[in-house]
Amino acid sequence: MKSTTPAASPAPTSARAPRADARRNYEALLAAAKVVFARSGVDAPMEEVARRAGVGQGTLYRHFPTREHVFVALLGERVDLLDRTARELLEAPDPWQSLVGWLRLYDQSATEYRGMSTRVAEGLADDASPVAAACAPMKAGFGALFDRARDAGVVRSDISALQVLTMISALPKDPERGTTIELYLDIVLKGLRP
Amino acid sequence: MKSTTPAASPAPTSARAPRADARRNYEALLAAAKVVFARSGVDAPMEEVARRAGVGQGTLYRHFPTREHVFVALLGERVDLLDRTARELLEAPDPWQSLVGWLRLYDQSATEYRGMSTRVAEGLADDASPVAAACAPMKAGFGALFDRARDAGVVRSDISALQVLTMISALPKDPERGTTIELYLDIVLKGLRP
DNA sequence: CCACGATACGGACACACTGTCCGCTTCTCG
DNA sequence: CGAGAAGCGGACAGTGTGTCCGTATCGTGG
Repeated sequence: MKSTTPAASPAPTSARAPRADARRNYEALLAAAKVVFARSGVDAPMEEVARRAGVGQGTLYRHFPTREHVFVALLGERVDLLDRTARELLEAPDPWQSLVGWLRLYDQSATEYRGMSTRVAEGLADDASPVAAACAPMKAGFGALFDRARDAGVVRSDISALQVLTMISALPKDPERGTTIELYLDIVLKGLRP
Repeated sequence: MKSTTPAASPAPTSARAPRADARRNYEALLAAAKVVFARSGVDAPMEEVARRAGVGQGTLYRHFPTREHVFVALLGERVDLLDRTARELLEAPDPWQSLVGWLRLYDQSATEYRGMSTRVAEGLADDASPVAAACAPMKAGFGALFDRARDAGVVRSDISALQVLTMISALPKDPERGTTIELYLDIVLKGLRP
């Protein structure tokens, strides 16, 4: 189950440098996916991504075996930002405000592509999903933020950080703007107080 | 857009009595859909429904032009129950407890088939959807219940009944039992207080 | 009771999308 | 430069949806 690599080198990053054209196509696919997913949501036909990138389907599927892999690659950037922000907010004085601030950002990130937050919610629930792996740093970052808030007694203690994320991810989106409706977020936040 | 009926009779129910075999097949399809949707969720292949009902695909699609139509037909029963219950609860003394009781029932209903509540949530947001039409009585029933609670000052007044339903429908489900996780419901309910 | 027109049946079909396979091209390194 | 590895691309098989139309069945009027 480890892929067909001969299992030899325990090398840190890659077995060997990828060929120039391979790297180029990889980048093109990623850029194309960004555009297509942004316009048509994360369920857009893969074939459109390949066409836009100017490569064949075979190429697409070699670089990204499933749609989920594409999604995860795009997710990566967002996760990085969220993780960094979590660290910063950990320094901020008010634990509750930090929590709220992060969640708002999370919310904006999750609406970049239509259908994205649904996928994330599914991924969070399933450890085997590649999405779960991609979200790990973010989960950790938010976990710290959340623990601090809980220790400070500003959120109820019968819910886990992961559950909060799951819940927020599932909130309905405004079909126009794509953002989570502010009111819904408010209600959940209010419900999180002890 | 009214179907191909000649527009003549403003008859109360149907233009003409359906043929015996047609009615029989309709029932068979509905029964089959119940089983299939219960086992495989509302995204199960339509072809399976047809096969289980012992009819051809053509027959299925004539009775139910889209998957959504099947779904709506099954939804009908649930909507009836919820509407009736809403009326009963309107008599109960405590407006808040009535509201909570109804929402719990709503929640259970929405978990009968996997993926059902997501569809309902989508349908509620889109007036053109057949789901919206099917849900109308239920919406009305809950609306009354909700208005009473709001008038009594036990829920915040900046949210509409429809928004509450939308929000509840979107709550994540326990993948094991299929029910909404109690904790999530609690949080939203708490957030609804004024 | 039968024949005929309306009604409904069913499966083949056209279409869309996913993911795989393999003959051919292009890169890279000695 | 020229092998051989690495990568490409599009044809293809598989799955599912919804349509179309020749054929069978119903039910009614003669």
